[in-house]
Amino acid sequence: MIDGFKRPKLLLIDGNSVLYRAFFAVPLLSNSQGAYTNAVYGFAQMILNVLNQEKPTHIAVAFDKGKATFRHQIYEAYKGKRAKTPPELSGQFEMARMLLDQFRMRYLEAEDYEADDLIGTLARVGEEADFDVMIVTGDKDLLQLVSERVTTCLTKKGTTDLTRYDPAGVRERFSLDPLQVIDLKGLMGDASDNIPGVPGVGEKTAIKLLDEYGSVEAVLDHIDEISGAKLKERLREHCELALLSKRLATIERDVPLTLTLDDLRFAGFALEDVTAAFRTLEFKSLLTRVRDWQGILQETTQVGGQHSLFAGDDTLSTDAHTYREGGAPSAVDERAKEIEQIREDVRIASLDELSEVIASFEGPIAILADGLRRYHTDRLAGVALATADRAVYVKIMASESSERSVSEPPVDGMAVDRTLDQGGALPHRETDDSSVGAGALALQQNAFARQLAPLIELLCDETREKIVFDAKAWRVALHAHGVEAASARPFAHALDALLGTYLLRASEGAPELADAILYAIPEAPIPESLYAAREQSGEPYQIGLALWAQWLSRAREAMIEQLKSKNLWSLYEDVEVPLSYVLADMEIYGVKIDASRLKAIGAELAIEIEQLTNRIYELAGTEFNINSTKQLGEILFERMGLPPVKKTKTGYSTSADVLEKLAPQSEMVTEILRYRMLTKLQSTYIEGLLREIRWPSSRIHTSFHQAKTATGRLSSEEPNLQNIPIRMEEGRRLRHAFVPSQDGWKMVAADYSQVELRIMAHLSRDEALVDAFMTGVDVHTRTASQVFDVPESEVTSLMRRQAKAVNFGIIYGISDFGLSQNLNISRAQAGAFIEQYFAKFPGVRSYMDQAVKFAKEHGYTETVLGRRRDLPGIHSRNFNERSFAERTAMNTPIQGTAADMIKVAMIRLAERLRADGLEARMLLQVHDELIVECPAREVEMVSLHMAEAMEQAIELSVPLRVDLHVGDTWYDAK
DNA sequence: GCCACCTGC
DNA sequence: TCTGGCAGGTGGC
Repeated sequence: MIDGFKRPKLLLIDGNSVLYRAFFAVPLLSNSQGAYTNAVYGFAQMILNVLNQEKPTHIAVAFDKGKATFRHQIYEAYKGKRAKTPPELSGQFEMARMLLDQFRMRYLEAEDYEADDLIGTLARVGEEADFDVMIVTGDKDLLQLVSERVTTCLTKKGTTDLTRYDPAGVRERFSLDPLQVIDLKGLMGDASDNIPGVPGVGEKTAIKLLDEYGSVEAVLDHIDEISGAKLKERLREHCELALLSKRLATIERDVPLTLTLDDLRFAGFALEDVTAAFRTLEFKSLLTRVRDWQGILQETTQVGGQHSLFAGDDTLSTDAHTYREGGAPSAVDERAKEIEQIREDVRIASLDELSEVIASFEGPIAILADGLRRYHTDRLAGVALATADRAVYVKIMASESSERSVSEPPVDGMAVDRTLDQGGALPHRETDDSSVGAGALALQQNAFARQLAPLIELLCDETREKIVFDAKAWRVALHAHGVEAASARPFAHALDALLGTYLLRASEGAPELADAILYAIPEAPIPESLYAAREQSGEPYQIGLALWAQWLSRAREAMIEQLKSKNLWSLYEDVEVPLSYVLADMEIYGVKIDASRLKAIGAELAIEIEQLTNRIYELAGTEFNINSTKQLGEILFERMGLPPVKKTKTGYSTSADVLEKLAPQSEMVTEILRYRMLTKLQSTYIEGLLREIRWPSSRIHTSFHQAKTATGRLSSEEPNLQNIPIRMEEGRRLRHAFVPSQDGWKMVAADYSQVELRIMAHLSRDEALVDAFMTGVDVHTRTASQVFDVPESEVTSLMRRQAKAVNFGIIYGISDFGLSQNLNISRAQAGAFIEQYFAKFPGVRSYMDQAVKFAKEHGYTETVLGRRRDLPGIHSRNFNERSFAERTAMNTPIQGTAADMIKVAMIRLAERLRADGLEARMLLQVHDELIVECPAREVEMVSLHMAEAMEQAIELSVPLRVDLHVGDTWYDAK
């Protein structure tokens, strides 16, 4: 890769051909249900191999439609002699499609065309868009498509061995140019397809003729020159047949398509989807193989938590089922009845009607997605659309959608793939329903992108007032469905009720849809009918969702008013909404993981864990479950008689701080501490992260929650990439597995230095603290010097460590008890430290007092950017509750302002990276740190941007400092 | 589904 | 009175 640009690779699989080959190559297997699976097995094997070796970025699998094609119109006997599909095979086509669904690969077939023609067309389109194209088939005909950019791989014997043909390969094997393969067939025919050819002309004669003249037409033009009277005669007599045969053998490369290359984007599959499919098919060896790839060390056992494509419905129906089993409480029946009554008010429409449904609405419209609980992978099941007076649910997963061809004109708001901008647009033709079959393409899977076009257009239409709930989920999910919005900021003009409600009530955690509605319209009848609908599956749920959308549409004005009246509008519009775009991009892009590195560390850990386990059993004199705190407590405090330092509600505490106190007395306790550390790494980080890697991209895509924490921070889940170990070297090593996604790229990490203390200095205006930051001394050393009343040069490392704990304690609203626990010193000693601190930093004490006073007066606390957190407990008569609220009043402005600051920095950084046309991509945010990957040549520029965006994010009365680190892995960026 | 525990900032 | 803020994931029960 000279220029660092990786050309996208389009993989085209000839589904019918490969399944046929596999059927005859693999012994006839059947699963325990008696269904034959051998062809699907071979097919799956081939897919795994090709993914592994080729790493395609785009994939399509083409199938024959099994009916008459245009070839039958020109030659009735076409494929006339072909044997019927064996019954043992025919059932496997559907299985193969199901498997492709799980792989999240697009497959397609067309009314009037064979799989060959679809492949021919897509290969041309791919080639024109400067893709590398690879075709997998068992059919030599497809060799005619081979070119500089297109290779054709023929299955050998089995299905796993592929012979790859480039132009030179074709010439070597057949002494022909790829395109002459057609002429070859024109002359010699093809018995299997019942293509006649010229009687008496076989491969050798045909090749000789083509060698000399080049094509069928040229041969016929020069019949007179041909030696051999018999051959001459035959060619004369059958020249029509030769031309017809050539035509039959010619792959059509202009099939009208309604999809774009972008629709074929392959982003990898979810391990659990594919393993579930393999489990159903009982492909045990493939199960092991696909797990090995991902480095899964142990079998995933969470069957109950298994993820379904229809996650929403699935969960709901399971619940409903449990209800019925549990004796069907009559409340549920009554709610069902209630739903029945409101059913008339809601229309359920099919996807075909989407455009017309959208057109029928006027005024502010609410748009709700159904089925996006895990939006990286879930399929959009439907969408609810509503205005104040009307509600419609449009089904998207309806099975009938695949039966009909759909063709929509291109939509302005819809994006065209980057590659298509370069001239690779797919042929496009409007087709009305009466002419279905006249060449329109029926997309089996990614009808979505095209069919959703009216919805995307609506979402991107700046002239339409809208309200949605979690626009980021929409963006990530639409991307996964192969839809990109062309507008840089689609949804920007749509009110995002998730973010709006969060700003209004951050203290209560992530708002649900009902919270958003109820906060704006307290009298909305959510508790009865709408919650009831949610407990049902299928249609009742759809009706419920549509009614929620209706209420949400009515909530729009009120929510905007409330945001404005609380001065939250700017935070909403200038921070949270722009940030949601940045986060969506980060989530979609993901971070590359070196799975083998992770596995290698896991293997080392496994060995030591095994040794530790045995040693612990030996020291305990018995085997027990070390992971069970109950059993461990009994061993330590009863059997071995160690002093129980602390108790929990349920028994002895065995937490690390307790064990650390006991360690000097007992070798076993030391071993247990190490065991705990290593098993934590193994289960949470090695196994947990491996489970989350997507194949074959080898990336992890986390979800950042933007509307969850009480302070305004982000959180990260599935997996959490904000708590990857760093303190202990054993855990820190894991960061070696976080690598740049391209060769020659670097990881750049930038973290704020002492950001919370700087914010405290700003808020308190404490002279000594401000001075410490203005002069750039080490703040913990300065604190130690003050608290312990010694010159800075005489501060010992112990004093600095203790001062650091005091600093953190102050931020969190410390007590002498807490500090004493933390530093393992007496309470009196801790109390003296705190007193001394406040004596030396009096501004800090007065800030703390003022923060509590503000909270008591207003009932909430706020950050520099006006982010609010309600503190109802501030007036509580319960000491604990009140104290907690007071500590929160002191801490939240600090932690929350730090959150505001890095959010602004992220938005600015994203803008600058884009404005400068840099390839650098933001990968992660870890509260006070940003991690970016970029080509080595961009490191300097990116570092400057990061430092500047972060340091200038919010102007404080003390300077902000950012530390920058560059490395080949996250570990090295330290 | 809660608890205890451990990881991060 | 009973003890420092904010998170997410795992395993046991």
